[in-house]
Amino acid sequence: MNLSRTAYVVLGMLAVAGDRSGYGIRGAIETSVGYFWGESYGQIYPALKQLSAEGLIKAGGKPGKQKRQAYRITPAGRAVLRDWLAAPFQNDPPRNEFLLKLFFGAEADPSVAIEHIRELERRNLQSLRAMEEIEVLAPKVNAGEPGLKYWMLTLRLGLAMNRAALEWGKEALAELETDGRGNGASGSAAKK
Amino acid sequence: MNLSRTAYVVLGMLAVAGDRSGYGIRGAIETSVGYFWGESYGQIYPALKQLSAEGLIKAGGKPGKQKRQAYRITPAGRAVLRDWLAAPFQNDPPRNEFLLKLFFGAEADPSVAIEHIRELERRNLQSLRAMEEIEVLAPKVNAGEPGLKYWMLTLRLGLAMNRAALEWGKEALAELETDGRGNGASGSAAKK
DNA sequence: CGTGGCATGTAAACGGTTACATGATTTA
DNA sequence: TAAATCATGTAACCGTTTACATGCCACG
Repeated sequence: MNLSRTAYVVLGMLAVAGDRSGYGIRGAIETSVGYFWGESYGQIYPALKQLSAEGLIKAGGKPGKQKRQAYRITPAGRAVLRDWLAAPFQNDPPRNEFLLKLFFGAEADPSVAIEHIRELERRNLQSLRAMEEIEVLAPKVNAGEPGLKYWMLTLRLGLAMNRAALEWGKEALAELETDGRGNGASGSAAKK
Repeated sequence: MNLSRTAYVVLGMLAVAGDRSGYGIRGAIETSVGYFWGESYGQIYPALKQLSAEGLIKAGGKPGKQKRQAYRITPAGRAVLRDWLAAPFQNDPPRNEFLLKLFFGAEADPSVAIEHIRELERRNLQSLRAMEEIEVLAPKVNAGEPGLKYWMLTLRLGLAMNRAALEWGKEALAELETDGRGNGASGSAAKK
């Protein structure tokens, strides 16, 4: 009867965001924890089934009906969620393809690394804008929510990391671009 | 004939770190890109086999011998590596269990979130120390290496992220701890 | 010579994404 | 009522970790 992490996320979402269907849970995940956690339907629906079987959530409303079957967390579910929250968190395996390609940068033309960094800056800037918007909206939309304090904390870590990465990118570009002027070093001719 | 990302990492390591065995490749990955990429033997050995079959690397030395069979990247292998480096990098799916638990913080006793943040600070401080050591050692050990410039760039992004996270942690703790003095809000009694 | 660690490899299990199938509801 | 979209679900596939099996070598 081991629960997957997906199951815990589902449990958590039902706890903090109220009764929802599988579809609704997916949406809630994307718009709230989306920048540090993801789940697909292929995970969520089986998890709902299991949680139901364990009595940690229960389906509400019209049973025979095929339409937005909403689930509610049970007291037993809340207890299981609390236990999981108190357990030590695990460091997820690091996987950053950008850094990997940058690390091997000397194997390609210098322009390759530069372009990757520019692309990273673009993506970071975009998600920074999105987070900044949420930063001003969330307190208004969720005024009074007991979870707000924690939601803002996660958001602020995201903002801090994003800004740090953006800052790094500026310096990195400056370094690589001035390098390029002096010499065309360490490159290899394009082949394609 | 599609190559997995593992295969590219192997290729890259053979390119920048010289001839190595599967065991040696694993070690090189851990000590160089370990903080943003990981591979297990269960991935590496099959990848070596495939790369060999494709002619992108070739086994050197005593063939029948069962001992540290080292591989070398071929010119074809370098070409494939270059092409991969030039292709757009993908954003890896985000998975941060710490942030997830923090997000659900209101469902548990306030001390839970505080303890998690303290633990995060500990881990971050430790990896910061390690990176700072590498920062001073790497230029001496790898003087003259064409890749050094890029290695230092990845390292500096790691340092920047780490410091930003550490800074965030201090503020987050200050916020949560002063909160705790005023009221024991939003908690739920321990049950276990 | 035997024990422990180095090194290679494989099989099973797991977690996760993707693609597909299908029904229900909305809208034009 | 046709088309588009919402919603649920399943099966196949892929990447990855884990556990296990095994042989080689160095050292006592």
